[in-house]
Amino acid sequence: MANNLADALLRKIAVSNRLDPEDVGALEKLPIERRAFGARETVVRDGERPTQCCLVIEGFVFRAKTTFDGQRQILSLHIPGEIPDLQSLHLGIMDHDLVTLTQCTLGLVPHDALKQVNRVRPNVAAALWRETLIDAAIFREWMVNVGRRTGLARMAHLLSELRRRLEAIGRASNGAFRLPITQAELGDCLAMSTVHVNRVLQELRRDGLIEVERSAFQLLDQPKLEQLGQFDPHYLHLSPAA
Amino acid sequence: MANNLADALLRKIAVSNRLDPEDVGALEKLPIERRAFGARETVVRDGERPTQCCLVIEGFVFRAKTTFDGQRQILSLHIPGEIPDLQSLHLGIMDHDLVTLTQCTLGLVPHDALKQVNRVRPNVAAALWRETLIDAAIFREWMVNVGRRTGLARMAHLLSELRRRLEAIGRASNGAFRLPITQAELGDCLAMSTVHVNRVLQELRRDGLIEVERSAFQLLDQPKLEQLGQFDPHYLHLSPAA
DNA sequence: CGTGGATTTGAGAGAAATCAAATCATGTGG
DNA sequence: CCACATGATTTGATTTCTCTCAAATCCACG
Repeated sequence: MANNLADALLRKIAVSNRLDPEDVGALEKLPIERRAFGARETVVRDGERPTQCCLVIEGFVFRAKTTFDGQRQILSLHIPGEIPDLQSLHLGIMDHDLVTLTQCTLGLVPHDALKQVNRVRPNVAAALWRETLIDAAIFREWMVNVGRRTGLARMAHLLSELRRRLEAIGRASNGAFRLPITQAELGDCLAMSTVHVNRVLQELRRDGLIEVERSAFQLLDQPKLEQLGQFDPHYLHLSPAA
Repeated sequence: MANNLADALLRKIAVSNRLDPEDVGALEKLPIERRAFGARETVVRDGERPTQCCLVIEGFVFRAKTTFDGQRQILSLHIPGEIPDLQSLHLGIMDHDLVTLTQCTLGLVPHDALKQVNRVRPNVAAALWRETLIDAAIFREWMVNVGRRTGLARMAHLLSELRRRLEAIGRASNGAFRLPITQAELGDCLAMSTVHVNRVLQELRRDGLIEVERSAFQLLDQPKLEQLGQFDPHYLHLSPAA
């Protein structure tokens, strides 16, 4: 089953979970509707009650909240294989937006089908539950990032995290990865202004820690960058044994 | 079964979930070991691999991360009926500390027992999963709070949230609730200095929005306070219908 | 080759941190 | 029952990081 729509999902889940062949089979049989999206399209909106979940097959998406006075906080960035709105399976109402960062191929999976798989295959349910718990673990780390680190450390931390997560699914190597994101959007991830993002990136470049060529990020000195960002990957729970 | 150790849990879960009598029965039969803790005791430490979860029966606990340079970010406050480390059921390794805020009665529930209940009663599994998803929803809102609001709004938001959550379990009425927390701890929740917490509280008092008498909080003008904090409770997912 | 978004630069303003010290409780032991 | 120690709150003064405002490049694309 080389080109199943669930392939990205299976690869991603395999990073943090052990699944039986039967579990894999059940996931491969999920009814997934492929849908193409342009960049910066809102997929699901705050306040809506979705009846399906969105699997990222290709591209990047993010979740965000907008305050009454129009400020935006990006809550998470999502890479292929993730289901950014998996929480809608049990929460019903969205408390934030789901937006494409880039052109995307998303896979729409009906809640009913997911609930059915969860009932029949408890291992799958546990794995999906675990994915939402890792999601929450990343929220916690981002809260620390936004609340307790300087602009420079915040950026170093974010880049270190992305490198690790992208490496785990084979989309980064030697500290190089492609991520089409603007400085304004980085600012919304890190709760800082575009101007400050720009200056922080310049400083990281000046110090020989990174290179950025449009959407091509290159982390030059991983140890130093991770140290600067106080980055400890154990919150990512990347190993299934954990 | 008037005084079961699971009572607080059942009451809390009933706020956001519908359970069958059989589900309730299964939860009541959980083996729960009662343990008393003093204030500011670390219950579970970052990096540990717990084999049980902690149910808050009485008192308050919080979760926190400490950065390499010793700064602390409180990630969440927990009230009776909650299981603050429920994520350990599927994540294995702790990525933060669990600490008592006040004297506490906690109920220790073995992972095995919880996993068994989850297998036998899918409704219970769904409810517990949902609890961890609400936990994550609160993280998201706190991220916005810390990242995007002024000190005054941050404090107003936190107090508004606490009022709602405590009301839901019958521990706040007319905006009054007891919460023994220092200004330094409030600062760690809101990512601001103790000095600033003090000044913000003074401003809220001066404006007639709150009164604080030691650990007794009294919110005087709920609508104004919620407006100031840009507080919209839908992220709390308090109604089961959601 | 113009156009609009993204990036970069400069200067000034502001929210909150830090530093330092005083005051206020609370609880303890003599 | 009071002196004293300890922790929490409060106040004042200064510093700093980051934002805001404004304008200049830069760049991809039609």
